[in-house]
Amino acid sequence: MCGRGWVVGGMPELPDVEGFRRVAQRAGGRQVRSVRVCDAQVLRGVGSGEFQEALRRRYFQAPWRWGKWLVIPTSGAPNGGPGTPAVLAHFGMTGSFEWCRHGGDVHPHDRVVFDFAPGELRYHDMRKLTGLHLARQPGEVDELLAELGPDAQRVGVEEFGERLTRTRRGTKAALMDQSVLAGLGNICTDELLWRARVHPNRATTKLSADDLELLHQEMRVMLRDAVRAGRVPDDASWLTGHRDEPDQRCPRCSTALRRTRVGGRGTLWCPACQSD
DNA sequence: ATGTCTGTTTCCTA
DNA sequence: GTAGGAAACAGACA
Repeated sequence: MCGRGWVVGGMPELPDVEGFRRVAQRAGGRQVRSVRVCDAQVLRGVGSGEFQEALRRRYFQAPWRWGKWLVIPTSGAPNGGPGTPAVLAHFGMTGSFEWCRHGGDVHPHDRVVFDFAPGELRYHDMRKLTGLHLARQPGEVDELLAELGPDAQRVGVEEFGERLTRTRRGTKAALMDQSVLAGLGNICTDELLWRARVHPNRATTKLSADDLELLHQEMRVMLRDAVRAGRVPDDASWLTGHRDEPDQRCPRCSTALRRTRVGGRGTLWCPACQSD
């Protein structure tokens, strides 16, 4: 489970972060014995010393997720309820949480290790595009998450439609905007647009009420299935399963898929299924 | 060897 | 308001 030479799984989007939440859950109610900072570069807005001191001897509480962010509150007692300081984790493109036994090999990409009596929780990240934040007061958690829209897994159809059409952009750009909706990344968004048969560049203003309802419904189903798998499945029935194939064909109609760029991101879509 | 590509966030300019 | 680009980062690949 640890010390791997490569990163398993897709880019950390909502389903992956939900998986990391379950990993971090193993430290729930456990006391931090020490914090090892192997690479201080992943600490954001806090230095090594303060980070270590603030968390040492605190008890990790149940982690919760908002979009692609994971929040781990701490308290002064095993079941003291959520409190601060809290750790806020973002996983960028290549981050993960791993639970390891003591004494395992430390991988060069293990950046921060939280030591507990039953094992270690490791923040692992090859590229260091994002990292770990420390919320010293309860208000700081809200501050750090203030710009985020509603979580994609919990948002209702009405708010979903309202927020998406509030902006005049291509649908893909709007879905990926974390301040509109929190949790979808490049892979999930392509998958969703394909399932709902919406062209990535269709203006959100041209989405009908039926389109919005379908997008919301497909988003729920996709996230449910992906969360169950702990990642976006690399399955042939999913568009995502064909991302890296040389001859990319639509799993639904076998049309050759098209690859374009939207907002600087590689975008995969079916010219026959997805209408503008 | 050098350049291109990958996807997330933040910041900048048009 | 929106679009586009760049930087941050490390590695795979041609």
